[in-house]
Amino acid sequence: MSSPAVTRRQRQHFATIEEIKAVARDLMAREGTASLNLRAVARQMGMTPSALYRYFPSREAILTELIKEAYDAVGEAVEQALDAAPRDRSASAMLAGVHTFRRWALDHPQEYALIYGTPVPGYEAPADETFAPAMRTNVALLGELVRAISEGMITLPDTPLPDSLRTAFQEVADDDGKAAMDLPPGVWALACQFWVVLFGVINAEVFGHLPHPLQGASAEFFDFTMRRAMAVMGVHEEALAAAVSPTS
Amino acid sequence: MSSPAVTRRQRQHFATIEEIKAVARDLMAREGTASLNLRAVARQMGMTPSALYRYFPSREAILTELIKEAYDAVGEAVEQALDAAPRDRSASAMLAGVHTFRRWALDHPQEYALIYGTPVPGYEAPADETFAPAMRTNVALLGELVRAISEGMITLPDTPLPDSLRTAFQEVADDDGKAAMDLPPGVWALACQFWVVLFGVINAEVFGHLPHPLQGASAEFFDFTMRRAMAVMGVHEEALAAAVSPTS
DNA sequence: TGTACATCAGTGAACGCGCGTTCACTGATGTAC
DNA sequence: TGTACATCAGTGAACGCGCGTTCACTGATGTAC
Repeated sequence: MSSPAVTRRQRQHFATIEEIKAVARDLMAREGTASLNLRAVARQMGMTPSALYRYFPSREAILTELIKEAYDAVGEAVEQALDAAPRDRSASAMLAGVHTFRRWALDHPQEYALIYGTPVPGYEAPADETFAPAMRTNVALLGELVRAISEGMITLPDTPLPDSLRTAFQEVADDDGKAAMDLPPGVWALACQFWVVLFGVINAEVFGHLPHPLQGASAEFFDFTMRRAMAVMGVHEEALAAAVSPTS
Repeated sequence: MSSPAVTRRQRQHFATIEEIKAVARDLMAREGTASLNLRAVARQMGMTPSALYRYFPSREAILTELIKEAYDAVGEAVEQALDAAPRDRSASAMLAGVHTFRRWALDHPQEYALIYGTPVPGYEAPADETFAPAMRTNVALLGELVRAISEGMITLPDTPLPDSLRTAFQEVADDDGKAAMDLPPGVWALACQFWVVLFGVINAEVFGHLPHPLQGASAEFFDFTMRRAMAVMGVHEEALAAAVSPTS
């Protein structure tokens, strides 16, 4: 057992795995489709298709890995944006987070489609594997929301939740005990609505469902819409006025 | 020329075309995929695949037709909902419209994916053919928005549009001269934001991106979210309070 | 009312293609003594 | 330091499958005189 924890062979093996995923991502981007073609990947790598089976048991396994990594990539980008942003009493950090989300989606439309678009036909991602990475972005943004609340930047709206919704959000809150952020249902309601708007603008833009003239000013439209969404959530005007929108 | 405008043969031909589309829709729904398999359609109809070419020149032609009809189906459903709703000084009609939109999406997830989801790989719908039907739902909802404004149910928010956005929306308004509804940029901004929220909630629900516990109360969440979105648009509280949500 | 012809619906076989996956194999890379 | 063996990477051929589309064809349905 004097051999190093990771042998040269293992390192090469690992490197090839990474290359396979990179090539797969690249092909998806170049072909403009969120599907995965094993033979094309092998071709691109100068390999026989069968050689891929040294590294993955099946096509599905590669897909699953790509999905996990896509979630992780957005998640990390958003986390970094939040970390780099000033954690002051403004909405700057939140804006930085969502703008980064948007940028990633526009820069990686196929990967975005893979995780947030129409489900890939004939394939269901194993929930136990993809759940955690899928939550990463949400957790990051939620964290900033919590900070904003605790800093007093937000006045929760007093419109009462309908009963059925309140219990549903209560359940969401309970489910989330594991994620260790103990939020009241009202906050969850806000978070979900904010999420839905975010999701809506980005989907509309990535999938081309915005009016054409808007596409020249889509960053501004996004910023404008997110600021309005925050205002609805009860973010104070000063916090919004003081917030700097990232220029990207 | 004493033959009737439409002969029996032509009627049968037309009926078969309709059957092909119906079977294609049915298969999409049953297979749970927004793609189209010619051989499967032929199989289902008890025909040879080649026979389909008597009715359509290619697979793409069928897809295009399905897309147009899907747009038309939602459009018509929304129009009817608006027509059936009371055109009073409440948001009832608008709520009826968007609830109908949601219902249609949930009832026809594959058709919804076909027109509003990730674009089908390797296929681009011919814009000149699909544009008009694609606008139908938007035009219907926009009409109700215009009515609401003219009835004084809405106070347009006074937050100024950033310059770049204003010119972009001005362009949208100009483009729209053909559609014969002459709206100021500010209204277009509202409409787009409303659309984006609508789009976001429905996408999230259809594609399964809402927290699980919410799925039991998703109609309420939808209603709640749309009402909030309307409030942001400046719809008066009385109009919202007086509005009856459809029970579906 | 009957016959000759044109039109159309649908068949069946085939083409060419590309896919994911398997399997027995050849060499190269590493390991043990 | 050298030899014998095990492990692994990658090959090449093949399997079975299904797809969209073509083409020459057979019958049935309609039309003209």
